[in-house]
Amino acid sequence: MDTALDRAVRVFRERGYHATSIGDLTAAMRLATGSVYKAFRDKHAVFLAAFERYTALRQEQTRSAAARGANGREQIRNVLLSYVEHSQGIEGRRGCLVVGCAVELSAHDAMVAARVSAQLATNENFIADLIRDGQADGSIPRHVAADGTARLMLCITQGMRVVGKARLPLDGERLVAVAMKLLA
Amino acid sequence: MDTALDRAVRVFRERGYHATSIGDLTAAMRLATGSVYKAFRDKHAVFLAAFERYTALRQEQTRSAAARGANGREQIRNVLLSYVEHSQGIEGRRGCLVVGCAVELSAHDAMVAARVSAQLATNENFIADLIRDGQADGSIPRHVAADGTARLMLCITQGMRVVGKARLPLDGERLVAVAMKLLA
DNA sequence: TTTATTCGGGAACAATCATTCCCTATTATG
DNA sequence: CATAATAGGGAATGATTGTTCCCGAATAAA
Repeated sequence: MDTALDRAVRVFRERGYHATSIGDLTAAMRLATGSVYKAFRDKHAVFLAAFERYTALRQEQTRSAAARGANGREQIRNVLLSYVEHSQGIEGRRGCLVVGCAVELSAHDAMVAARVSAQLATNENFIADLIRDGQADGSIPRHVAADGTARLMLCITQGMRVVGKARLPLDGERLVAVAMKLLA
Repeated sequence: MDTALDRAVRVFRERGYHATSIGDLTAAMRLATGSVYKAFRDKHAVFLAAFERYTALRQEQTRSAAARGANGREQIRNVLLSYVEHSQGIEGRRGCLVVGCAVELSAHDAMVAARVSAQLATNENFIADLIRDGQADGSIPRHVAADGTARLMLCITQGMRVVGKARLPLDGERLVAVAMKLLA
């Protein structure tokens, strides 16, 4: 079932919610219509499950990227680089479910909207904590405003996903080098 | 007809392409089904016209915001502030058609994809030019990398629209103050 | 072995969609 | 004045949508 859900995630990322029909879903998940409706109440429930699976996976990827850094500054650098990676190429063209939800569903679907803003808040807090960690370990100056900088970095990461989905090359090293000036 | 198109823009911004039915469109544009199909070949053509109208309007708004600045640095500051304004509140919740297209259509609609990336490139070039202007007038240091910084600022602006659509408050002054460190 | 029970599959259904067709005013043309 | 042409309106249409219902096979229980 989890592997079927992974395939659902992929379809929703590529096509969005409304453009994905039950037919697309059953084809991708390799299940018959009846089987899908036996496992989930309706299309919306499939989507919610896919969304949760996607955010869990992404969160783990981001955190493990951060963990590869020796101090706060390097950890943030790794997080940004990881976002660039995931926003480019095939993975980037597939897109981000969080961004997709924010844009396509957030306005008319309260349940999804709540999860999206919760996820964004989590991401922002994670970055803010890394900044404070960096200030504690001396790799980031004290005068950097953790909250404001974290919010701007949230915009940067979400923006990368939009730009990447539009197929513009991101040039990771250069982009991240510029962004790191925010920690000076 | 232009006022009808303005109303179409609004619906597409709020609901996206696929979630907007011809019924929604005719109701918003205050035209009957037949009239819409007499003016446009199909739904896709309505959308393309709406998209073009939207980008023209936004471009003008952004450029006039820039024009209110006395030098390159202030012009960029005004552009960023203008983006924050438009990404917040009612206008922010309505969303950006360019971001919406990039996320919802870009993958499966070559015509839209081309226009989206052209528009993003235009925005990026505009910022890059402002940076170079600032370097010429002395308000921005020479060592700032115009292209890399412009691309990052493109990510920032598009990211603001995503975050704003998700209803997170942006706190413009603070956010822009942090972003201006990129021009130090 | 026989009988329940579960599980996946797919036809059938009503609703909604984008689109076409035709009708009726209104304006322009002769 | 008569008539051609245009523009707008809305019912009809066929395709597609999400959802439900029921069937058959496989497994568990008796």
